[in-house]
Amino acid sequence: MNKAEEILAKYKLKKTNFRLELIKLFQSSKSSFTADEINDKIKSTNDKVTIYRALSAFEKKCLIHRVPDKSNLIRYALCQKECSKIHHKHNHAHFICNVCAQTFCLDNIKLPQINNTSGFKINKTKLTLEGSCPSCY
Amino acid sequence: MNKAEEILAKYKLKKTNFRLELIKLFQSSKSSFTADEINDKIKSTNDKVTIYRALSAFEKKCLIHRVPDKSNLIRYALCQKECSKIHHKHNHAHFICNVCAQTFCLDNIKLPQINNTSGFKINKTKLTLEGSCPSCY
DNA sequence: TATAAAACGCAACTTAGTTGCAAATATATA
DNA sequence: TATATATTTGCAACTAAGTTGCGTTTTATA
Repeated sequence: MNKAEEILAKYKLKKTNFRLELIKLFQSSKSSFTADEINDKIKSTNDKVTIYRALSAFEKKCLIHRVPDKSNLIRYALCQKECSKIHHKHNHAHFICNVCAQTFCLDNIKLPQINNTSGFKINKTKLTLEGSCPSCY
Repeated sequence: MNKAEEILAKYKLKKTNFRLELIKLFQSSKSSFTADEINDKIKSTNDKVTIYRALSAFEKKCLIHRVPDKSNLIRYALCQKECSKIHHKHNHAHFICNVCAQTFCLDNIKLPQINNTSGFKINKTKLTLEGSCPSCY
């Protein structure tokens, strides 16, 4: 059932109002959030440092992952269940909407398989699509 | 032959020592540069504003294009000739070296063709590979 | 050589994100 | 339930990248 409280307990993160709200915020949305957007939506803290540190903690536990952002901001989305406590495992593409500047995970689009080329050793592949999202179509 | 002076003339940019050096720097390298890296390599200016403004001007003329950066800095590489004065036309992938933090254009890797999916209208596709570059292999 | 437009250089500013530290709070243990 | 310990918070101060305004200098053009 993955309630916010269970998640915090599972990852040995202390239960605070702000972190509960933060998890619920991520769970409520199919898109993603910057620190600033979180600050606008969550009222249980007004300190950006608290937000940045919670995001770092969640990222370290593989609860959220960084996604690309139109303006090069740090932006996070919820991880899928296949992400373990230890390793992020993502093989999906991301979509940046050039109208609303939101970023979405496209779980159904598989990444292309690129072979190591001309002396470049490839460890990771990132595919980012841009255009307009369903709301802005 | 595309000498630096001819390029500036062609794009109606005035010939200054700094801009000549800047074009030559880009031409000399297969990788890419941030404002800070340019500041380290070019001695004809010490003012970062000059650097940022030259980069913006070059980008506007489709002389250089932004490439992804490991640390989300603004980073530029030289355009290919198919970029017109008006439109950037890039269909190549980029490679970020996780050792030296450089970004390279991989002109020989074609982008995958992704169809519009579930309400997302795709206008642009970006493929970024990560790993180690030939020098850091 | 005069003129207009472009580029430069300086200072000041903005914005995102980070660090240090002391106080507060949550959880585990006695 | 009381207490100890580790985590989280909040404040202040800072850093680093990039931007804006403006007056001066330089370049290209006529």
